[in-house]
Amino acid sequence: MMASDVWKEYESNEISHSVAHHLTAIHELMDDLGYARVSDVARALEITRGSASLTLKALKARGLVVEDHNKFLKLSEEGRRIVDSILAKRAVVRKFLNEVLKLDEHQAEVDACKVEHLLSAQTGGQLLHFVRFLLSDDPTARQFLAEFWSKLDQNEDWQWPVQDVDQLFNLESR
Amino acid sequence: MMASDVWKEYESNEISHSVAHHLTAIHELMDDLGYARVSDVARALEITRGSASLTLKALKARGLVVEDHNKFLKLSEEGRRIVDSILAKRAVVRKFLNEVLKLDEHQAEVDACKVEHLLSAQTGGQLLHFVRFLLSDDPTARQFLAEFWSKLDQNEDWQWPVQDVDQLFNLESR
DNA sequence: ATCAGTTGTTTTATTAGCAAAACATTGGTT
DNA sequence: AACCAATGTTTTGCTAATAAAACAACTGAT
Repeated sequence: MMASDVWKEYESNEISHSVAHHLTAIHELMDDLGYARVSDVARALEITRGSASLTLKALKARGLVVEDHNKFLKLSEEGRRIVDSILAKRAVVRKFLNEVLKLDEHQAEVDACKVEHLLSAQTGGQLLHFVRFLLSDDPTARQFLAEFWSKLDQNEDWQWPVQDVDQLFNLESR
Repeated sequence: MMASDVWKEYESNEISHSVAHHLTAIHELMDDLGYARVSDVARALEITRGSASLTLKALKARGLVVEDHNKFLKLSEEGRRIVDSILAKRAVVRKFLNEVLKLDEHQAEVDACKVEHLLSAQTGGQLLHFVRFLLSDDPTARQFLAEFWSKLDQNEDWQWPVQDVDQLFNLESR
């Protein structure tokens, strides 16, 4: 019947979208400004200082963020590991959507951002292999991409959403 | 600086994970049982009847679900369109993860489920084209996949998460 | 007819994530 | 010293999505 166990894993995800962006905000602020305080995170995410304060308090309690003697934030070891994996997934997905599937940069950015914290490490890793090979100078990969893109141009008029899911892969396009 | 406008689009998504699964549950129950009541949805999703009742009330108010004279639920036209697009995205992503990236079925199922309602229609459509061509009997596609998979076997020992995002592709940074 | 089981709703409570507003602290200017 | 701006926290309230429990209504078997 339904895979109830599967769909519930969504909520059981330890890293929410909000948490992912609080953490990456700290990471980028450290790069850009050299420091990250509650207010800087709030500004970066365009939320109130109050909201950021509460969320970051929870992240300190979870050990993902540590606070300086003078209210300066930084990522813990674990927090940094999480940010690394999130940014890697985001980069891979964005690259795939933009440079392979030829979606415009904004769309690729948005979809990658929505998805980055949800993908498993396995998926991230395999996708990285895939995209790397696909965009390498391997002649087979080049030829494959060239053919795919030329077919894409012919399909400019394709219809989505699709009516009949069962026939998604049964036939040729249109 | 930070793309605050981008990350906030996550919450602005009209279809939450919960809503997506309430709707698809109705769809699958209609297929499997021929009908769908509040209790059936609750059972399928393994939540209480009370929770399902409240969520489904909201979906009726939003016009995605309509109720029979005797409490039997079905999808509205718009509800069906949404379910179609969600199921299509889920199928495409699952197929890509499982049959191309060679992730095991459970992992593919879980990741597809997490992501299905978040992908844009463009991404869904382009990914469909891509996977279709990739898994077609086009010789270039066959050869490409064969080479990719053979490389995969050599790479059994790869490390993820990745330490240095900037060198994911040996090239530029973000 | 009664009693048990199923169904649907409502109420109360919880959690995550936000806003808004009040408040306290600090640092620099004058 | 007095003031002002920036910063951080707390409190209150909101929404979505859940659980739990109380309640009402219908169904069916005996």
